[in-house]
Amino acid sequence: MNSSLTNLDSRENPHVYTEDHCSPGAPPHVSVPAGAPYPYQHTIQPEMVDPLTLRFHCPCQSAQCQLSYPDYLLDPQSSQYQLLPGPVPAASSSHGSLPAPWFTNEPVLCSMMPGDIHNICVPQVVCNVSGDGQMVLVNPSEPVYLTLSSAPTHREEDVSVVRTTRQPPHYHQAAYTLSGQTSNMQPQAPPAQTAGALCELRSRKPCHCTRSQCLKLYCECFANGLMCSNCDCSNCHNNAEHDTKRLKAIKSCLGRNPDAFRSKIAAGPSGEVKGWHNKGCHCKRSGCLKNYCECYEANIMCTSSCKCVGCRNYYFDDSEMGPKESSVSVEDRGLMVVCVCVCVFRGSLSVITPAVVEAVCGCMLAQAEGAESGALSPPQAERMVLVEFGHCLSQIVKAMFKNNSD
DNA sequence: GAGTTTGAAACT
DNA sequence: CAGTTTCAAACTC
Repeated sequence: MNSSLTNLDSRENPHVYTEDHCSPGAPPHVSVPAGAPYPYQHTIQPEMVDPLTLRFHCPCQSAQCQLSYPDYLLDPQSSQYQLLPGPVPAASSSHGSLPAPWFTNEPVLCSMMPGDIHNICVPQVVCNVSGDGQMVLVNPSEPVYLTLSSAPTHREEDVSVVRTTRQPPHYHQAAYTLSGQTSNMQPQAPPAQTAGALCELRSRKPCHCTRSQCLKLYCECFANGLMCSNCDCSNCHNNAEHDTKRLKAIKSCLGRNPDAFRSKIAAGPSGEVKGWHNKGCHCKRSGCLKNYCECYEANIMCTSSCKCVGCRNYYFDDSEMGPKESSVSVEDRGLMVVCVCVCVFRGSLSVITPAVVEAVCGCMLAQAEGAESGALSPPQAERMVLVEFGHCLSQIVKAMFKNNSD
């Protein structure tokens, strides 16, 4: 597989901005270690970046630099995973279900070594802060400092992780895509101390599968896009010795659900892991207050996407933070609005009454508080509130029609 | 550590 | 798409 880190030289890749102005004589607010060799690296924090333009203000106080991604992005259109030069699409992606990683914080497969199957990487943003190949890769949630050699073609050995941080494993899943050729669905496993090793740090909780051969999504290793390693599983086929079968299983999962290996948790602000569950949970008996619940386990609130019964995993009034002793589910809150609406309507009053407004506002406020306590970014908080508002409105409209038909 | 409960995934 | 079965993690004792 043609998948080495290539084309990182700005002369070859015009999308990687070269900042020759990042000189040792940096402005005072830029922290440069004493004696640091030129060129030095600096970190572009997520909040410095305009998500719409993908531009950021360089700490050097000079002209803005264009953000670029490292070259190991997936091309779902391609018959194989391959490295893509150039910038990543902005807020929306034209690549089918593959969103712009910057906005989703979802991991993107990094393709570095052929023939290895099991590593994933989080998307990163690259800013070439020097003219000769020194780069800083920035992930919205966790800056990762990589040093790339300046050779026109970078082998994976050229990438060394200087420092990184770690997130809980639940939020890291592979981004396999169904690419037409099963044999090419190959996440990569660079050796230790590479960007791949960074990925290897994630999700290493051993599984205990006995019947699935670790080739179904029941297996957390498999679901996270990892091969089993030091697990307590039996009859495991989620390993290099069973490549063919494993790839077939991956393809099968993707056939059932193209997003099977994508994170189910939408990211919070600046790549934080808190957010909301994309599909929502379906809990019936746990009240969404045990780790059986995927939302609770991910430390996020249930939302209107959930179809849980007796949910207690939400914030309901401003006097309490945390799950409240109540049997009212998230879904039921919408119904409460309907009840108020219908009652008011049948009372020959206007549909939009103070009571209805109050109920709707209460629902929206609950979402806003949840977003706030979940430290979501303003756009995400806004989205949550708007979704709730839309839900309330639809319920009101339904109630109006129902009332009219009665 | 064995048995039970739970809910997602897989299957029909 | 809904209902059922399978599965492995979470939980209880």
